[in-house]
Amino acid sequence: MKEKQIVTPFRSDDHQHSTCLASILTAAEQVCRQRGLKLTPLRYRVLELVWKTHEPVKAYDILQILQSEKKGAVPPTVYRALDFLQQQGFVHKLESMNAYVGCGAPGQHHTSQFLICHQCGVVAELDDDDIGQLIGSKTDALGFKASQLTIEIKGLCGSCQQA
Amino acid sequence: MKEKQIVTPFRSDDHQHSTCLASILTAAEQVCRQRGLKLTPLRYRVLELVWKTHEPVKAYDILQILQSEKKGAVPPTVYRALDFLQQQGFVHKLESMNAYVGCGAPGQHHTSQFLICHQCGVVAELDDDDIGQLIGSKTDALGFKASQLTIEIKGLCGSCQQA
DNA sequence: GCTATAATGTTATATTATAACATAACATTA
DNA sequence: TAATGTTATGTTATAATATAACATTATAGC
Repeated sequence: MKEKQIVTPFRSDDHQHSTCLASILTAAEQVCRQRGLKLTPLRYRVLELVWKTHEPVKAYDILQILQSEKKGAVPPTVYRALDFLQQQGFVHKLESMNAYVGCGAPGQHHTSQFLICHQCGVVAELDDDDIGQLIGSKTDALGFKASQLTIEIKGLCGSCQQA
Repeated sequence: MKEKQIVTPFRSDDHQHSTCLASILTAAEQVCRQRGLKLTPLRYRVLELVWKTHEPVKAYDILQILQSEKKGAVPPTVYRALDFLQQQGFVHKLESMNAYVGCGAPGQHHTSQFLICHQCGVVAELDDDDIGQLIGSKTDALGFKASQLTIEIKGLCGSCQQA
């Protein structure tokens, strides 16, 4: 059984984001139910905000929105929610940008490689076994026991090359 | 002509760091001479400090040392020197740690993969063509034109697994 | 209801990084 | 060698990112 290699693709022109978002949120709710965890209104709202687009979102941008919606939001409010969402595999942090993106396979354990278009800002997420395995074999050969991978690739997506 | 795949290895027990450091500094001086750039005392000192060990160094740790050596150092002092050193390929930034490591092939153009031991903190730098090419072929297949790679792998180095 | 735990609220501060403008050092050449 | 342009550094201030520590509230299980 082969895993799907593209977790979150670059979107086609006819991408229906409301549908996309709805199915992600439903999936996250389901995972939480299964795990006996609480996807509280706050966590749910932060997940929605991260998934507002397919572009990375900054913690303080989320904070600003939360503050505009309801008094009392402060940095820990956001970072705790993000921590929870990351732990459950609902969002990923892009280390090279200090920003967060939604995960296209919420809750499923996988490694990720991110393609980040520096023109339009859109992020695609891969879970490519070949890359994972090659890195595994290379690190093994050096006697290194890898436990956490950060792979972030910046460049130009297809649409932006044409434009 | 095959490139050397291991730019900076995990050190053996008999690693002579003063020799290692000296040859790196000499190489950097040479590269600057060739390029008509100035490896000023400040830049040289920052490069030395980054290379004090094979572990990542924080900008503000460098700042503290500079301040203890001579009044007047402030954040821009350090960040400008680091920017120069990065541009010339003398140091790399580890995005996942907000920290800096010396480059084992100063000034030579290459892509890097970093292995970071979370036990001892030591960083090894690879320039593995296979990894680079695999990622290239994968991104090409998606119509993505990659221009900048961030590959940082955390885990346990050989020595730390034995201990 | 009581209690343990998890979640959120609250205040303060730590850490990382840059903007913007001023001065100094240095090289080129008029 | 004085004038000029350029690069590097000094200086002040602040922006951006993130966490510590402790208080309170909500919730679930008993």
